[in-house]
Amino acid sequence: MRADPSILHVDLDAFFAAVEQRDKPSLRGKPVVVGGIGLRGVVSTASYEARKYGVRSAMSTAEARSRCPHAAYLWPRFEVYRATSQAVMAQMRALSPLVEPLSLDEAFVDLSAAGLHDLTVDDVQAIADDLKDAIKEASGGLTASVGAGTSKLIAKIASDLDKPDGVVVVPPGTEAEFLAPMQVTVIPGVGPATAQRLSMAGVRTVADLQLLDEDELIRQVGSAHGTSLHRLAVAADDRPVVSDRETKSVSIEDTFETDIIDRSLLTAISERMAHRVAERLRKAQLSGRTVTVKTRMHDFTTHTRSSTLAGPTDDPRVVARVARRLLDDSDISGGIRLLGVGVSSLADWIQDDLFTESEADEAAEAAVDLPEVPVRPRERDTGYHPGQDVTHPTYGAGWVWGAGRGRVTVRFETPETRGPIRTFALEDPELTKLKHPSADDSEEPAD
DNA sequence: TCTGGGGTCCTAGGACCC
DNA sequence: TCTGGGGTCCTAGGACCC
Repeated sequence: MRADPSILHVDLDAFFAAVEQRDKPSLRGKPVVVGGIGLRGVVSTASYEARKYGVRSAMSTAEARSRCPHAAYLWPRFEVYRATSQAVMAQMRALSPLVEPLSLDEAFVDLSAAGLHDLTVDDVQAIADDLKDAIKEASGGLTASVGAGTSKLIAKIASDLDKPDGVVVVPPGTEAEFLAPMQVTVIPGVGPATAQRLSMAGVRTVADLQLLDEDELIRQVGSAHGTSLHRLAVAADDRPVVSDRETKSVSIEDTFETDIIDRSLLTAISERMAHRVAERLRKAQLSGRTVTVKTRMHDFTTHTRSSTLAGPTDDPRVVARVARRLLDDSDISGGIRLLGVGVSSLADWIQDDLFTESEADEAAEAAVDLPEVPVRPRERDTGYHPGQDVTHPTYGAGWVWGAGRGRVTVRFETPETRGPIRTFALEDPELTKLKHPSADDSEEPAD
C-alpha cells in the first residue's frame, strides 16, 4: 500500500463495440454485439445500448439474440482493435514509463515512476481527466473509465464504479472501509467457485472476509489464494506495476459448429493449428518444449494431453507430429466440440551456441520417440482428403474440410482470419488442388 | 439455440534424485 | 529390512481474467 494514489487503472468502455460504432456511424446509438456470431458463439462485448436488454459479455450469442434480436451482430476485427489499443496505450506511456497492459482495453499506470507528478487526490483526479481527454482524441472518440488509488486492487475496483466515462480516486487511508461493504466477488480472483466456498463459511462481503481467520481462509480456498485474499481484504497490496511481462504459452483453439468424430479430419485440423502456433512462436522469436493438445467433449468435459521435448522448438513439423501423437492418444469417441494446440515452457528463440537450429530440432524430436506415422489415407474415390490445400479464383486459398457423396467442402482461411466454408462438386473445374506439405513425404525429416 | 479464445496461476500426484 | 524427507520436473485438471 503506497502513500499516494499513484496507481491508475484505465478501462476502455465497451471497447470492441465502441470501435465498431466509431467506424460505422449507422451503428451509433444502437445496440451492437461483438463476438462469435455462429451457432456456438459467445458475446465478447455488448454496447451500452445492448446492455439495456440484458446482453452481457460471455453470454451465448443465441441468448443475446433472443434478448435483443434487433442488435447488430458483428465478428470482432482484432487488427483494428489492436491498432486503436496501441494508440491508447501510447497516451498512457506519455504519462509514465511504467504501463502494464492487461488486455487490449485495460492497463495499469504507475504515476510515481514518472517522478514528475504531484500526487494529491486532486492532482490525480486532474491527471485522470486529462488522460481521458487524450485517449478520446487519440482513439477517434472512445471513452475510458479510470480508477486511482494506492494499489492495483483499489485502482481496479475504483475504475468500475463510475462507468462509462468516469474517474474515481480513492483517498489514501480509506481503502479498507472503501472495500468493506462490497461483495467478495469484487476482488479480482474471487470467481463463482471461491465465492461459493466463502459463502459456506458465512463470508459474503469484504467486511466478513476481514474478520475471517487466515488459517480458516486457507482451509477454505487453499494456501496461495487464502494468503493473498487475507491481505487483499484489508487492502494490503504492494504488487508492482510491471511493464513487460514474459509470454508463458502460445495456443490456438477452435470450437466447431458441430461436433467432429472423424479422426482424419481432426488430424488435419491439428496440423493446421500446429503450423499456426509455430508461426506465432517464430514471429515472437520464441520456442517451446511442451506441446499440449486440448479436447472438449460433447458434454463440455475438457481434457489435455501434453508432452515435453528435450529442447525447445519452433518447427511446425515437430509441433504437428507431437500434437498428432497426443491426439492419437486422446479419446474422441462421441465426437469433440473443441480442439486446441498449444506450446509452453517457452524459451527465447535465440538458441545457445551449443546447437545449430537443425541440431536442436533433431535433439528435440529424438526425445519424442515418435511412432511410425502412416501417410493419411485418402478418401477412396473423391480425390480429396481432409487438410488438403486447394485454391479457388473467387475465394482464394483454402483447405479441404471433408469430401464425399460427390461434394467437397472447403474452408477458406488464412492464419489471421477465418473465412467462409463452401461446398463444391467434386469435379468443379474452378477448384484446384495444391500439393499439401504433410501429405508429401519429401518435406518430412527422416524418422 | 447453453457455454469463445487467448491467456495466467495454482494444486496434486508420481517419478526420480539426494 | 524398514522407514524418511526435501527438491525438482512432469502431467492433468481447475479457477479465473478479459
